[in-house]
Amino acid sequence: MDHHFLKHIFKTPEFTPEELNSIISKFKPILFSKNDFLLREGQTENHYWFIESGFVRSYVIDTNGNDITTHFYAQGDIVIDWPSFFLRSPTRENIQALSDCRCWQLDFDTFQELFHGLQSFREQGRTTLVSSYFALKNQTVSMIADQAKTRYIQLITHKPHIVQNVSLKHIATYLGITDTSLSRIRKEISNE
Amino acid sequence: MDHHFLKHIFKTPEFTPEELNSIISKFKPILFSKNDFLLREGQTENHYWFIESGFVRSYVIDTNGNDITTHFYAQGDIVIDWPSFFLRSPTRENIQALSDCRCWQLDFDTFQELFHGLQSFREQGRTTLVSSYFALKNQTVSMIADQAKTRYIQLITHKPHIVQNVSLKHIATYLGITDTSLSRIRKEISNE
DNA sequence: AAGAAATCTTGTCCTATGACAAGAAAACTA
DNA sequence: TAGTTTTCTTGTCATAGGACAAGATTTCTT
Repeated sequence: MDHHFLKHIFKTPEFTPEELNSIISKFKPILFSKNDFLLREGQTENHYWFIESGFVRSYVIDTNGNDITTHFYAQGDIVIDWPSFFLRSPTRENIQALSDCRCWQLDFDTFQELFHGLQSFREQGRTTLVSSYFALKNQTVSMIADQAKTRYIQLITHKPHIVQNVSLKHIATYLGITDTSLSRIRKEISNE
Repeated sequence: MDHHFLKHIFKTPEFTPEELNSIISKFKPILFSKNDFLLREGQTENHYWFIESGFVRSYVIDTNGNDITTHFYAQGDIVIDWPSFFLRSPTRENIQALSDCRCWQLDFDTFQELFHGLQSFREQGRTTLVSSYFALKNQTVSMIADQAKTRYIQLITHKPHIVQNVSLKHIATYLGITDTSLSRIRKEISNE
């Protein structure tokens, strides 16, 4: 287990070698094929995953029936619907593999064991959730304060691997615009 | 302590009477006057509060220097900047009393004690954070999917006390529009 | 490789909302 | 209570981005 992928996620010195082994042994490897659903609207999420390779997208269907991308996930990211997983409630989100993926899976009961049993695991879990909250807040403020072009440039800058691997229409809904507008923004940028 | 306000926040059966007393005794009452800052940009938040009475607003200053309301808080709400409090990092937010307020305050170290010491407190804390995340996610999706008018109607419907107690310009930035536009939306609605 | 399907670009026209400015109304303040 | 400041409304004009439709391009299928 020396070069286990999860050692990039759970690191010393926050975790002792014993804690590390105990945590990592609880995760199950799992493969998803392109277009597989990790979660579908109406289900209650009973697992979460860390991505070792591949790309994943989550989206909701809005009141007008439009598909709106809420998040992209790539290597090292945690794939989880926080509210569904922790409030044990049906989700509004769909989570789908955009490519073949190799993931590591943990179920709710095992999570609870680790969370209540290990202070270090608890602290890391809290930190991960709070970081997601922070990112979401920034996204919301950017949606209010910035123009679509600015948001797109920030996405290219901070997550180039997403822009390179995901279709234009999904990126567009993530940015809160239509595919048509994003296409025009791209053109504008390439003309600069 | 029989009619203590915090008993509306921490309730049986999730908490035993002993846990309740132990938790509640850790909170300190504190008063804020209108316009007082609970937190200012650049500071690291070392407390959080539950509001017994009054109204509070949080806002950020965006890249163009505009004041953007990120949240309104009223009776029973928890006032906290999650990332600053848990990541122990300087905040981007300003949190200011919109009226005189009576609050109950807990500091970070005491929080940690309770969090790691009491499973029930831990579960409730996690639930509160996840619920905030959920609300923020809905707000973000609404910002993409819905027109400003729809967002305003939802705010009136779900939080009438906010609309009745907060100035138009703050509500406008919260909805992601200008005060001018919100004034027109109001007129439109009253003409229906 | 040929056809079908999905994706991306481009054109035309339209609408929600912004920018700015000037009053009106309400809320402070001395 | 008069004066000042802040808040809210309304008008005019401008613009980012949407709606719809037609091609062009790329990607899947068989």
